[in-house]
Amino acid sequence: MNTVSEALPAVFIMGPTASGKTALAIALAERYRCSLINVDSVQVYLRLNVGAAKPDAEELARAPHALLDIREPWQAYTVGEFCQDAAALIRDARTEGRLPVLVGGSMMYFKALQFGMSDLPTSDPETRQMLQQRLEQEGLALLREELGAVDPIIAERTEAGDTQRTLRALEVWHDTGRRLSDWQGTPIKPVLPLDVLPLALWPEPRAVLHRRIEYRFDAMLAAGLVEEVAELRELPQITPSLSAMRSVGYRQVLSHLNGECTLAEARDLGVIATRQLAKRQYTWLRRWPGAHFLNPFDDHATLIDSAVGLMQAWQPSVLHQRIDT
RNA sequence: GCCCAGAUAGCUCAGUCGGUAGAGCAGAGGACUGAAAAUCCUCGUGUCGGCGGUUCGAUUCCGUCUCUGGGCA
Repeated sequence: MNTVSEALPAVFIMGPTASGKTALAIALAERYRCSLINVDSVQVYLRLNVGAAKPDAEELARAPHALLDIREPWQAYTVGEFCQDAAALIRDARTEGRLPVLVGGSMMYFKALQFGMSDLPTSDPETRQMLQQRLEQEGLALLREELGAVDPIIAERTEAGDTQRTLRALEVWHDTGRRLSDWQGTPIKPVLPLDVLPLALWPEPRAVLHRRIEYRFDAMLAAGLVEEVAELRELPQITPSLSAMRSVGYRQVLSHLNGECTLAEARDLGVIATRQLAKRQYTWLRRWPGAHFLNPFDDHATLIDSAVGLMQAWQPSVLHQRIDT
């Protein structure tokens, strides 16, 4: 048996925010025996509901999603954990005779799952906090100098203004005494061999997506986003530096609740941040190896037919998993 | 109706003591190895409101018109 035949099939449904990924995933789950697995770094958090654009109760009743609500907002969740969790779920799906469908917009998660990552040390919250403090006191330039001395390869690879990667590299050095560039030198392999069908939702024209983003943000506000953030803010464990609180929408509303801007300003900034997120996602998708592009603004039935056609061409056996209704 | 201040990039504005102009934001493209909805890099020609005048040369000075604020009636 060669490695290709051992690879487990998995469908990826990728796409920019507000492009209709959930709708397509549910439509597929209603036609085939699927396991839907969430690939969204914010939807993993409990208490982040309205602003995270999680599938609603009715949608979840039609098609359950795994990896939703698995962490408190103050508990970090990382790519590495995602890969482990997703791998386990993909194996489970296999034993249950279901097709794993990974749906979401966290492109780094998809990348790590399909192509793997080096074996890297996980981050220590204390070290990170210490470095954060040093950043505030000493400034980025000084930390960059330090990184240049400690790990010139990483210093060369990252931009001078990139605080996050600078801190990460120093953190790894501090915690392990080994350079991040050494860690990254280890061979990259996926956590499990996959035969991926990469479906990329590519909304066009983009102006229409921008309009949907705006409507959706207003709908979130109407649905109680401000109240949701206000409740989070009351919790003692919640701080603005949590990645959950820095995510699109939450950050801007939190800023408003802290008196830093009006609600109208927070709304506009939230819409802008969402558009910018979508743009970064388009960039990932455009370059995704072997991606099949589908326009979600096409007729719904046409979209599903296209997706199903691609699935049948890829793994004809999905036909056998059809749910007869 | 009169007076004053504006009219410059999609938006907010700076500037040119007369030699055709530049920031922030937006937008676009890109990067992405355990925070990734994060973090970061690159990209700025626009009848300088219209029409006249002065000038070798006007977006800049002058006149006039239009529009927008504000004030006085």
